[in-house]
Amino acid sequence: MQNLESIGVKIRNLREGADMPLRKLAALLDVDQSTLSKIERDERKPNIKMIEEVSKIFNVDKDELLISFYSDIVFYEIQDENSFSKILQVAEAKIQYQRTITNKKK
Amino acid sequence: MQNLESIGVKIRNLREGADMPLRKLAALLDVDQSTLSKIERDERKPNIKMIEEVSKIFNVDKDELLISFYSDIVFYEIQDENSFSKILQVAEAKIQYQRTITNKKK
DNA sequence: GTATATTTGGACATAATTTGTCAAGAAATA
DNA sequence: TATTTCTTGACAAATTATGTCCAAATATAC
Repeated sequence: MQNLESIGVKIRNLREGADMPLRKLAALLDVDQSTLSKIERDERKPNIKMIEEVSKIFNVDKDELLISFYSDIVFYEIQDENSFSKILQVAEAKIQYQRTITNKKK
Repeated sequence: MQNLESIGVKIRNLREGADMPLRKLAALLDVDQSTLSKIERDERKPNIKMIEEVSKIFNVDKDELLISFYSDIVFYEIQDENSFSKILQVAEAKIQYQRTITNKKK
């Protein structure tokens, strides 16, 4: 089964699971605690560097976090579109097609 | 079979199919011709209003254009990610899940 | 070839969005 | 109640998007 948590909720869960105060994780990630608070409540996005740090600090798979991160972005981009399913299908085909092109080139 | 053209290429094809100069379509869409030129070559994105106008002018399905438009956006967002397929799958599940929530609420 | 029409490119200003910071207030805990 | 933790909103700075102009490049017509 899939994990549908947002990247923010994931980070909060990891942090609370380790009994770490927000303030401390913010320091480790080198951001203001208000920024981290907003990230955990999905008011802001983390950046890739933060995600890498989080994966190291809590020793979790970076890819899993990245999937959560990027799927959030896609989610916000097209959540209100009726044809969301078709959009994703076409997007995937476009990426796959591009890869066939760029592989041929080298 | 799917249509993998970018929204820009789609617009250009429609315009050329109608033998209409870029300058004229730009006027109809109320944008600078250099802006339309960039849109047709995928250097910029059109906005939704332009897409609606294009669908009216050339009498094509608006949804088809919107799918092209949004899949471009998703494409650029995640084209370099190895787990792109998984990302899209999770994004779709998130949208579907959200819809079950919001339907229950009313 | 020259002239004309069409398209492209780049510089620039303005607007919108994102990102980072701070400090005070609210909530939770001791 | 006192202390720690978290949230909120306001603000400035940085980044990105958008719109405009005009000259250069390209294509087409004469």
